Amino acid sequence: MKLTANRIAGMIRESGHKLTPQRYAVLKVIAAQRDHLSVEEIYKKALEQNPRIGLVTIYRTLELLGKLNLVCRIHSANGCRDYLMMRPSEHHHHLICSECGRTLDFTDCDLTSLEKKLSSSTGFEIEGHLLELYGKCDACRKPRSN
Amino acid sequence: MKLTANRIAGMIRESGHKLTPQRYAVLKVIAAQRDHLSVEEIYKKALEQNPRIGLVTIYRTLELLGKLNLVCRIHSANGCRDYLMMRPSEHHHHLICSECGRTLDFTDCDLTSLEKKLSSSTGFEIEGHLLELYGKCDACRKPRSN
DNA sequence: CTAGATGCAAAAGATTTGCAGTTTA
DNA sequence: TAAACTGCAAATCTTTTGCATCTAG
Repeated sequence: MKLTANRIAGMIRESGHKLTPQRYAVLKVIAAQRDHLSVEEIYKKALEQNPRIGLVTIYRTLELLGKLNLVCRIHSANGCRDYLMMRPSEHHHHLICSECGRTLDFTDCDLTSLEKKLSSSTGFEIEGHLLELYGKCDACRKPRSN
Repeated sequence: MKLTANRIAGMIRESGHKLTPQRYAVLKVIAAQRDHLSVEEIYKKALEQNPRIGLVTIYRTLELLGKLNLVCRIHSANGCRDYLMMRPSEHHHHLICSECGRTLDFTDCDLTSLEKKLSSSTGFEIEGHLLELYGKCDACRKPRSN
């Protein structure tokens, strides 16, 4: 299921927080975007929606959305400081196009046999994992005609 | 195989770079440490080895070691800004204790069936992945007697 | 009406850069 | 000796904080 700005707005209210025009602007930006965005990019797009929004509010809104598990960071070899995107479900991973940055989610990861093997060889009790795959997406694989 | 400071020193020379006392101090610090370190921690420990080293040199040395694939960042839910550690082989992953921060490497990951499945369902041509596991290490699982 | 949100400006960190002096190979 | 390296100070960037004001519910 796709999370729309309105749906998220409802979740914010339910969680006991206020829905301000600034927050709604940020929601619209993130919900409209399939791919990841940096804080700065979110700020610029939110400004178009609402010229009276400050960068600080972007940070605070992202922090709130993070707590509500509605947003998350994207990790990659290049960096991990500022990219974020909507999270459609609790446990999921990313498939990131190294060419254009397009990002898909997937939830379907079975690491139990690997985890079991490592657990017995190292004595670790494994609790979770972070998995991100890189590659070229459909569109970027096809040669362009320019 | 464990990378010693001397071995790394040789690799730096081979790559056409100079081996300065400052660089050697950083190497000793990182090679001596099993676990990850922040830039600041590396700086403090390197200062003990060589009081005439600057923080800037730490950054520059880490950049060089990164290019030579001798050092890499550790990603985790908490953050990924500054942790680094020696990389014993080209392709590997981390197993991180969420309690004490101890980090183990492992190379043994078979994601081919997952990758094949995703590849056909999304059209991505998958090139690589980032995988980090979290858990409690052996020592931290045992109750302490304090 | 009031707890929670906002914007601004300033503070706090993290990382990079310019540059003159130093050092390794 | 020359190219590479270093430290310092200053510049940049990113993120956080203090505070007076505003507003959603």
